[in-house]
Parts: sequence; structure tokens; C-alpha cells
Amino acid sequence: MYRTHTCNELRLADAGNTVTLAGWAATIRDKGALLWIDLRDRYGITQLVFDENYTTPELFAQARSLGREFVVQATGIVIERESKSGKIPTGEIEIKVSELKILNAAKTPPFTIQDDTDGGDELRMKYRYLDLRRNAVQQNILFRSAMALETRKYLAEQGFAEVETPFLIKSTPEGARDFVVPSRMNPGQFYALPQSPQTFKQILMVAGLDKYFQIVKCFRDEDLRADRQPEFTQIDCEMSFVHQEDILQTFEGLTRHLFHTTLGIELPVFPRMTYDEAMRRYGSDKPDIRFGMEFNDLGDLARGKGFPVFDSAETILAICAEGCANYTRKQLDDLTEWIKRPQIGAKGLVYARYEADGSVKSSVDKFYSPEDLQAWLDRCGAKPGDLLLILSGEEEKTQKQLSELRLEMGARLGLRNPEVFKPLWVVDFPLLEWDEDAGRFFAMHHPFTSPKQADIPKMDSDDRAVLKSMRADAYDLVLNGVEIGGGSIRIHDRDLQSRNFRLLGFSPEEAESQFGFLLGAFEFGAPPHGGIAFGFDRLCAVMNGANSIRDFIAFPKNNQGRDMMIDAPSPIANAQLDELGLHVKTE
RNA sequence: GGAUCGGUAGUUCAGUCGGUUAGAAUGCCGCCCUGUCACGGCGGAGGUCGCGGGUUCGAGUCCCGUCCGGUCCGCCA
Repeated sequence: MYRTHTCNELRLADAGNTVTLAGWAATIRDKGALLWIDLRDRYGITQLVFDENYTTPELFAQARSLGREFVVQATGIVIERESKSGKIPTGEIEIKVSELKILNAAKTPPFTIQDDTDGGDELRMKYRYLDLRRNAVQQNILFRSAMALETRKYLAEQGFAEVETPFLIKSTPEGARDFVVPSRMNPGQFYALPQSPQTFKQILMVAGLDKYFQIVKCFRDEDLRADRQPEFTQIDCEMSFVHQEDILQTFEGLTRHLFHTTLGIELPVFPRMTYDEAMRRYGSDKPDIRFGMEFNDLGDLARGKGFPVFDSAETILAICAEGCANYTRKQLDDLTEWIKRPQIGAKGLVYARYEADGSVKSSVDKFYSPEDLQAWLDRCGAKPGDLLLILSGEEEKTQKQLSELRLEMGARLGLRNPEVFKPLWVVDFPLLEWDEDAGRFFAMHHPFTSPKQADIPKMDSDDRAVLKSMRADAYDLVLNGVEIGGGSIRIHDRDLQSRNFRLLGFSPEEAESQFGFLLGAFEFGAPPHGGIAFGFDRLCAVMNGANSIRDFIAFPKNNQGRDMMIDAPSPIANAQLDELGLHVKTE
């Protein structure tokens, strides 16, 4: 037996008992005649004590010879500490060690195994097994484990069946790039790893599974970000005989259950907003509603007064930053520079200060009378002391730019508190998205998304504006400005699906070769169905106020898609290539 | 594909206008210390300044190229 207790179990009530603990030597404090070792395992820390008065010289020397991160087993009596610590649950006791065994020596780690480690990201990823020993990271992984367990509990309770779908599937050109896997037995042919189990879960509905879920890996061969990994995990669900409302209710319930069980937080009923409203009020389909600072349209007030930039602008939008009228010229210049960076791409920033004395000072005083400016302030509901920030230009771009500025101002003003959670359903997404480069429509959600019943007649229109105005039974769950999940009611009618494919520019032959199995299935009695998928890694990160999902993934990739620990990807031997019938092009 | 920031001791970083012996903290090693818990004190070792080229009397510092890492845009149905 390696241990009788973990390192977070013993308390004052255990004093006098002989115990055996095992773990890592976290810190060793040598005081000469006294020596303490903090023994650490996943559960906590228990202090071992060695005292010249009663520890044999041999044992004392052995204790002194230990290095950090040695794996040791210690047997001794639990005693009450002379100096207690309130910092750890075992702080009132320590182990008077009588027997010490080194289970494994360890090299000095390249960084400290502490909450505030001195290790940089690169080292931490290379030595991820050491990084994962750190309490801070371990808690994240354990949080994720609890989330997965609670997800299964809740969905099982609701009657969902967990079904595994294949990882080796078929490549399709729509959507993200696929990771492909060569088939040895079928030379020249390739599997693709799923971007999501979309078609399979719909087929499970045709098969009568009624309610399906899976906590499943998905793969997308696109460039990475702090919140985007090439392999990531979804809570993937599909339900039969449901309307949008049933799905929203079920997954609002799941989200509330997860917050309740893992964080002890009770979320209110989630507000809902249409896509159009979200774009109008926040310029984003995933607005952070922890703070206001909503958009105001100044188009009718600001045009036609001789300011050429505004006169020629399709859209003029303003936000009101409360209490920012005292911004210095330098701060405003900084904001202007920030908004002009290529990543944002605005041409310039117009401001109007509502001074404390009630006067208005703006960067466009030349063109506008105080009365004009007052009308802007009133439109935005500004109070003395507030600052209007105004962007103009082409509508979509301006919305996007001002949305970025709004988030930046929210952050600067400390309005994006990571401990506050404001969930939101965004509903009624457009069915189609026009791609200027490709010269055709793409599905905004995916090609199986059902148009709203009332919009189905519009499908036959040749007018691009009419098609653009079509709305879908598609919805996203947004939490603190992060898209946590999305889904839709699916098309279950073969005829409607064919019409949708036609809109998306698929010839009947292309539709047949790529999705024939699904279209075929729809001819054998597909029930009305719909579903949703949550980004599991992202949900874990947002619930902990973290921006990066990497700390919630045990073994993440870096932003070149590399696993720094195992050093993948890597070349393979020629023999292996031959067997797969592959030849690598060299430049 | 593009923008941007960084690479100096095991680690995290500082290093002025280009100037002669490249520093700090921490970690590591040694000695001391009877209540530590970020223990403390004294001492010591530790450097291909990412790599290659260039400018210069002289380069960690300036220029060009390149590699690696972070963040972002494009991309991500």
C-alpha cells in the first residue's frame, strides 16, 4: 500500500494516528535543526516535519538529500503543529516522519511548480506534464471533468442517448478545411476528420433515436487563435419532434445546471434578441451585454451639414462612453490610432465631449453648430461628462469597427467583469450570406438549416436582396460576448433540402455525391428535428473568466498547430508514404 | 497570405545615444540557522545576447535576411 491518506485529508482529529502519505516534494524548508517538506498531490499539501531531537541522523540526512519534485512516500505520526497555518486545510497538523522512501528522484524542473510560475508559455507547453502539476492548471482540467460529468447527468436525465459517431468520414468542400487521412487499403482515397458530427446526428434522428448527445472531438484545419484549436470539443445534440423553443428551453436548462453545479451561480432566464436587433444595437451577432454603450444612428442628424466625410457615409454610428469627457487629447489620439490599425481599419474617429458645464466640444466644430451637436448628445442619451465616439462609412464595416471600439472602451472602463455572467440567445439568423469573391450565397449556419416557414416562398426569388432577407430557425447562445453554441431547426423534407442546395449553388449531381446518403435518408421518413452544439472548451474558459481555451485543454496545440510536447506534426518514413501511395512534393 | 510584439544566466526580465568587466530577481550548489510555510542570513557557480550576413575603430544595442514563440486580421458552413 502506497498511502493511507491523500495530502488533503488529515486534520487535527487525526492527531496521534500513524499514517503513510505519498506525493511530490513541493518545497523543502531547511532550518538547520528542523526541516519541513510540503508533500503535494492532486488533493492538496501536507507538511512533513523532521526534528533533530527525535529524527535519526540517517533519516535527517535522507530528508536533506531530497530535491524538488522527488516522488516520496512518508510514514509517521500525525501531530498538532506548534505554529499553525491558516492557508491550507491541513494547516493545523504535520507528519512527524519515522520512515521515508524515495519512490523516484527527479531532475530540477525548468520552472517552478507554483500557481504563479516563473515559466513562460513555450516552456510550459514543452513540459506540459510539469505545467499540469500546477494547482492552477490542474483545477481547470478538474473543472472540465466536472463539466463533462454534469453535462452527461443532465442530458441523461432529460432522456438523451449518448451515441458515438465515426471520426473517419468523408471530405466535403463546404465550410472549414478538412483534416484528411489517407486510406492504405484504398490508394489515392482519403477520409476526412469530422468538422462536426452534423450529418450523422441528423441520420440518428431519421433512425428514431429521438434525443442524441455526444461530447465529441471536432477537427478544423484553419488558422488558430487563443480561443481556437484545430481539434476541439463540442457538446453536440439533436432532438426530434421539436420546435426551436423546445431546444432553447432544454439547453438554457443545461447551461443553468452547469453554472449551478460547478460554480454555484444561479442564472436568470436568458434574454433573447433577434440577429437584426443585435446588429442594430451592438453591431455584433455576439454582443457582450454586461454593459450598455449601445449604438445610436446619427445618420439623419449628421448628414447634409457640409462635413464631407459624413455626407458621403452610408452609416454614421455613435456610442456614448459615460464619464469620459475628461479624456485628454492624447487619449483620444490613442483611441484614433487604435481604431485605425489594420486589424480594425477605420479611417478616423470623430468625438464630441459633453463638458461638465453643459457645453459641447467636438472634433467637427467647424461643420456643426452647438445645436446640431446637442441633438447628437440627446439622441445618444448623453449626460454632462460623457463622451460620444462616432464612426462612419459603409454599413457593415462601420458596425464591425464600432463594435470593436465598444468592447475596447468597455474593457478600458472595467465594464467587462469576468465574474459577471450575462447569457443571451440570439435568434432569427439570416439563412444566407452573400460571398462577393465567390459570387454566390453560402449558408450562414450550414446547408441543412431550415428557413423560417414564412420565408420559404422567398426561396424562388431571383432578387438577391429578397434572398438576403430570408431568416432561418437558427440561434446562438452568447455569453459575455463569446459565442458558446449555435444550432438550428433542420430541413427534414427532401424537396426543400434540394431547393436549398440549389440556392447555395450545388448542382443536383454535387448535392447527390456529397450528401446523397443524407438526402436518401430523408426519403425514408425523417422526423422534424433540430439541434445545437456548444463549444465545450470555450464554455469552460468563459465560465472561469479566461480568454484562452488552452488552459482548459490538457494537451493543446500552439498557434502553428504544433504539439510542442510530442513535437507533432512530423515527417513520416518513405516506407510509410509508399504504403499509403503518397509522394511528398519538395520545392 | 498579412500585421504586430518578443527571443539576453536553468527561469522571468532589465540593459540609456553604439563604448571598454552584460546586471537583477528567482532557481541551483555550499555553509549557518529550533517553528518554517514565498522561511531567513552569508558565499559560490552559472552567458554562442536565437541563427546568418552587413554597417562601424567598436554591435546585446543599428540595417538586411532567417528561424522560433505570443497576439490579431484574413480564414473558421
